Amino acid sequence: MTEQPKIPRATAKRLPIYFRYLTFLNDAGTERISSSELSDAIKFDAATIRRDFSYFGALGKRGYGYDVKALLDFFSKVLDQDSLINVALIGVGHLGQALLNFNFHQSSNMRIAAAFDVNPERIGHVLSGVPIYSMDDLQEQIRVQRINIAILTVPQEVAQDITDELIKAGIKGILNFTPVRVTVPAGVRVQNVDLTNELQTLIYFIDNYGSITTGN
Amino acid sequence: MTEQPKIPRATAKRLPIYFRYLTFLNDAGTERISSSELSDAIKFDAATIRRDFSYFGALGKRGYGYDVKALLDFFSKVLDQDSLINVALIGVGHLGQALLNFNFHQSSNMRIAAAFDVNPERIGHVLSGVPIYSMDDLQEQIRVQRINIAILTVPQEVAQDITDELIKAGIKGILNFTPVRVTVPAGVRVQNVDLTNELQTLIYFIDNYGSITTGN
DNA sequence: TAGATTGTTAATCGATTAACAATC
DNA sequence: TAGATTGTTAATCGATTAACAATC
Repeated sequence: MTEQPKIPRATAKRLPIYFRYLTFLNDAGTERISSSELSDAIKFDAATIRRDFSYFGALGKRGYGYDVKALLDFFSKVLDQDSLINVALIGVGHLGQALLNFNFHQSSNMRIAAAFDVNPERIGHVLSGVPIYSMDDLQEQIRVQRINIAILTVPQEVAQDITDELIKAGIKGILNFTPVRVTVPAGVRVQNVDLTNELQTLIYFIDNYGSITTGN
Repeated sequence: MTEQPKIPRATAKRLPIYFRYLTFLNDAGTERISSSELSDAIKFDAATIRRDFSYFGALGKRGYGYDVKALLDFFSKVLDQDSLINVALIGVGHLGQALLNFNFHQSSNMRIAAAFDVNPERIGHVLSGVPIYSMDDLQEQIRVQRINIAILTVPQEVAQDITDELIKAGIKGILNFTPVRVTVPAGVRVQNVDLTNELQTLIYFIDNYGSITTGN
């Protein structure tokens, strides 16, 4: 629902990182920054950074660099930081509870507005300021609260079934912490966060490559 | 420390996913599988899967597919599943505790063998079977237990300092849950898991692209 | 042999980066 | 003007995928 025609995926993935570091710089009172200084801090090639920015137009000044405040304001708009995005958490186990506590809202425009679980002992309580509903209320709450993003931290056995329910409720994006590669219709986006996988890949790289800094 | 000359990074990242699904198939008693069936389950293109496998040699039979057990055994060796890998957890906050509870060991050859924290109330206790040490014991424990992978779940303010300590202790791989892009010397690999970032990217894609399944 | 599916070639696509003219 | 750094061109690199001959 924002501007610009087509930003490459790789660039889009870096936007939140630019945004966060610019916020940090601005808070610290830094007024200007060059692509090479940015490169040192966030570890992307300076040319990649300039190329990324240039997809949005000419944001810098030659011979000077970028104005931190102006750039921050710009990316703030690109990432729609003015509106608050409500997110649902599905499954309040250990990981779910840690995420409830995570406070996304402090460093972004997102917050977990509702959590769902099947355990009667949890339902009805409020954890880290978030009400925990029964899975039976999923459809209704998601519609009422106009949520279209869900974080999935349920046992893998029920991952696909619950995903189907989420789709039915109108969810458009799922941050999937289960190891199951869930099936979703076109128009729904799944982002997998597979912790076992990350660790295993890390180990494989260390054992088989010289390995340098990288990652995400 | 294993075989094969140079597997592309993209392929290496998929290996744990192949391994896990083959384990699942084998447990279910499935004896053979084709690349297109695999493709349906784990959502990688069938040609990509065949290409990935072929880096390791001719593992399949034309006109038949792949023998599940043989393939599983093979990848088990590639991923060195026979040896147990000890991992350290640095920072036993909410997220750290959730990871302690995560039980990587159940679905892989990894386990958290030691946790570290600065909070005196936590030090000396055992959580989910893992002893919690003082940060003062970091160097010693990591050496004694021959750990070379660390999971970093500390406040971002101390992320770089603690990373430096980890390097000094001989850590070669860091799974970094902090938003800080830590600096490490060549030969050390960092894998960033940035939850705020993942969510923000997901939202950006949903708002700006039609969005299809993807992720990781 | 007929049918199926691999392994691989070749084309395509997307992302990164060196290099430098443009210009503040 | 002299110095610095952008924005962009062009080359390179890496990953994906269609297509099909090889072969079980």
